[in-house]
Amino acid sequence: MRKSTLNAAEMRRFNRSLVLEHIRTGECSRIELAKKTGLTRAAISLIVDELLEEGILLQGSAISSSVGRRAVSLLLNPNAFYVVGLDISRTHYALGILDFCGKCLKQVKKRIDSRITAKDVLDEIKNEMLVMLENPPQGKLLGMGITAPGPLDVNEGKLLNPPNFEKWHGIPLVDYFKNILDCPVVLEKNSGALALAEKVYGAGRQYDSFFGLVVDTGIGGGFVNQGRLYRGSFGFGAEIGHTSVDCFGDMCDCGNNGCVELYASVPRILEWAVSLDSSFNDWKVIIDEAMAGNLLALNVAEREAEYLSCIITTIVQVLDVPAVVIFGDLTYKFELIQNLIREKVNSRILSRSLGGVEIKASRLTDAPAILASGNLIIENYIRAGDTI
Amino acid sequence: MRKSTLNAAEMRRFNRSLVLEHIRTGECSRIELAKKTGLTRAAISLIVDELLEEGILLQGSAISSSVGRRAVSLLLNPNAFYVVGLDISRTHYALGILDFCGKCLKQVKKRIDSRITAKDVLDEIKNEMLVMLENPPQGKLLGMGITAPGPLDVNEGKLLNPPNFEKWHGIPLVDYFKNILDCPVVLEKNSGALALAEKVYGAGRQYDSFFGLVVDTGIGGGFVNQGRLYRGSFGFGAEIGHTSVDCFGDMCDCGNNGCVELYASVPRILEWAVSLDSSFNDWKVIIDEAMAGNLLALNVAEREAEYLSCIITTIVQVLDVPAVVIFGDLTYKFELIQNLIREKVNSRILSRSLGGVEIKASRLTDAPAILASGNLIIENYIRAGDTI
DNA sequence: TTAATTTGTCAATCAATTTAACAAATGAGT
DNA sequence: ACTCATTTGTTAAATTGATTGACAAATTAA
Repeated sequence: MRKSTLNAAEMRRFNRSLVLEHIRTGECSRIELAKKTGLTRAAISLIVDELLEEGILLQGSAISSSVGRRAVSLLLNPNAFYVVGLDISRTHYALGILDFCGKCLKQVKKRIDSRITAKDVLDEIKNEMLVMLENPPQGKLLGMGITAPGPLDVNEGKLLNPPNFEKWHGIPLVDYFKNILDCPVVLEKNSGALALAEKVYGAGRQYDSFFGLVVDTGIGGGFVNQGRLYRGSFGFGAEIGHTSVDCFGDMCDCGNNGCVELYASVPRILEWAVSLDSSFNDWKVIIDEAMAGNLLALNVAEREAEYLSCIITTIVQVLDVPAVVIFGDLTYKFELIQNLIREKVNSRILSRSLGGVEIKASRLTDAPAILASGNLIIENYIRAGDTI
Repeated sequence: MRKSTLNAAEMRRFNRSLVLEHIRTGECSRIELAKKTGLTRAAISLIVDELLEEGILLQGSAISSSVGRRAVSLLLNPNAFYVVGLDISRTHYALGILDFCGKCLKQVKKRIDSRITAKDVLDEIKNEMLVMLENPPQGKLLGMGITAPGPLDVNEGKLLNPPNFEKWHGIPLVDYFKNILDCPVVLEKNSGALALAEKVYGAGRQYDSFFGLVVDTGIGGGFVNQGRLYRGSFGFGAEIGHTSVDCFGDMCDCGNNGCVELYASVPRILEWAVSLDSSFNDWKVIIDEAMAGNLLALNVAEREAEYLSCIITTIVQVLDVPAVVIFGDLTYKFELIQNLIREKVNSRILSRSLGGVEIKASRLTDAPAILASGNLIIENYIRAGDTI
């Protein structure tokens, strides 16, 4: 059952949010907004005036069309707000500040000393953050987004029990930073947040829905469904790394058999590759060799592509997405593995009509982890009307 | 990007739809509606008056609470509308009429002669239908819902290329009946429509989201997400039968390797069962034997449960649903296989916190296929405000 | 019988969009 | 240079639907 009913105020919030969303995907004029949203020019004018008044939008240059008065383009004011983004991984943390347009203004990435406690790491992050905020950028602090490996308790703002991450179990991440900053703080799975950032700033822009597949030490997923991050009933959705590619396969720590993570995560595929050729201890080496014509290396790439095509097929059959975007080490000289995966996937979904599935590499370059975490807050702001 | 913006008319449509939805899930009074929806009593009164005026609602008996004026319960008027439902399977068709509350008023189920053309079958169905409609029930004909095995082109209202269904390929089902009835006609995958009916009338009522798993000659799926049927980008979603339980397994007609349908569909598991004991040619026999202590039969049930638990785990990891509802032959004396599946699934998702997954049997008894197809139209009507 | 309580209705008000007229800006044709 | 059609944007009045707050109706308890 839908949560919220509608009244005039909700209606306004919703339409305002719609306007912001359209402008975020690209400068556009009032008239274009009216056409895209279906609102009248008058209504658009009222909403835009309000947003200009609040300093959230800027008027850009006049766009000349054929004849008639020139349309005035509207764009987000990057200095309207700023956000803090923090990504915590097993080995590092990345901390930074984004402006309202997602531009990274400041950033640090530091190794996490494996011997110190989570509390000490948090205190270190806190100090870094306070230094950054001594000379804050223009605008108001909108909030802080935190990303970490799943599974995590999004509502409580804590990590649950990700493997090899024991020291963080149960640490109240969100509360810790809420107490310091006194602003909204949200926690999200890193792979989900990455996919959402890709939707706004990267290769996902052209798709309404797509699946983001993060392949590195583990295999994670993020499902963008109709422009929004799919979270599932308990915030555990898109956990593709622990789906099986072999019903009776090896036992995984997670309880399942034959998890794809056991075969296709970077460490696991390298483990197998090294057994073929001891120089294959880096994915880049394998790709470079394969491109140079080394058949053994190509063999490794094919095997990796086979596993990934298997789960991508599952994703496509269940979610029916038009595209999958791949993140992580595999995007190195992507064409080779891309073609292998695309061929295998499209062969596996042969009987599905209406064309194949696009396989793309992430196009987030500048500090993707910080962008992904900070963007969570920008997203929440822009979609404030999005409670339906 | 969301399609529709909001104005006063949309707002009303939406709130009206919300009211209908609440009443459909159970009689309730104006005051309860106000509490549940968040609208004011005044707004509820206006909407309810309109619905009473249109004959869509009925006033029921007064509900006595402790003190004060008694609340008047409101319920859907079953005679406000009726719908036609048609399900086409490989061997049979089922045709019927439902009232607005989903009660089946008339029904026929007939074998499809494998030697006649699709056009002839349609003409036969048409004649059956016209006979039924000679003495139509009270109310207005709201539309016709058709269900068939996927994949199908929902927009064009045609079947695409389901295996063993060649004579139906490309037949313009929806247009055929639209021309006869002059009312809305929709086409949907049978497994999806079943899941949606289960949400409204069956075991899915208590869940906001769940997955329906149809196990018979094939394996189909339907994903109810936040009360709505998930369709995916091209209407192919929830196609769980052609996801792999073995990345390098047997080749399936669909193009994939190791599809679960190759191992766990009823014919396939029986094929294997018969090789163990020639009397195991019926799932009921296997279950009866297993319950009587036959270890070989239990072995068969365990193997079936193993395959299903593997794909249910995939479903849970990707979609994060709290429950899976199973349809089809497997629901015979369900407790045995239910317990096996539940144990195996919950063992496979061990590391996921926040409790296990419910495994339920469908509770649709009276003409589920007709209910599922006809309900599509009722659903569309009730959710008419649901364009957001 | 009265008071308290709950449910439901009504009229006035409010908030947001639409409608429709108008103003501003611009290029094309004369 | 001037006019005119065209496009973009603004404004005031009208419209629609929800809210507010008072009131009426119905019921139980005292």
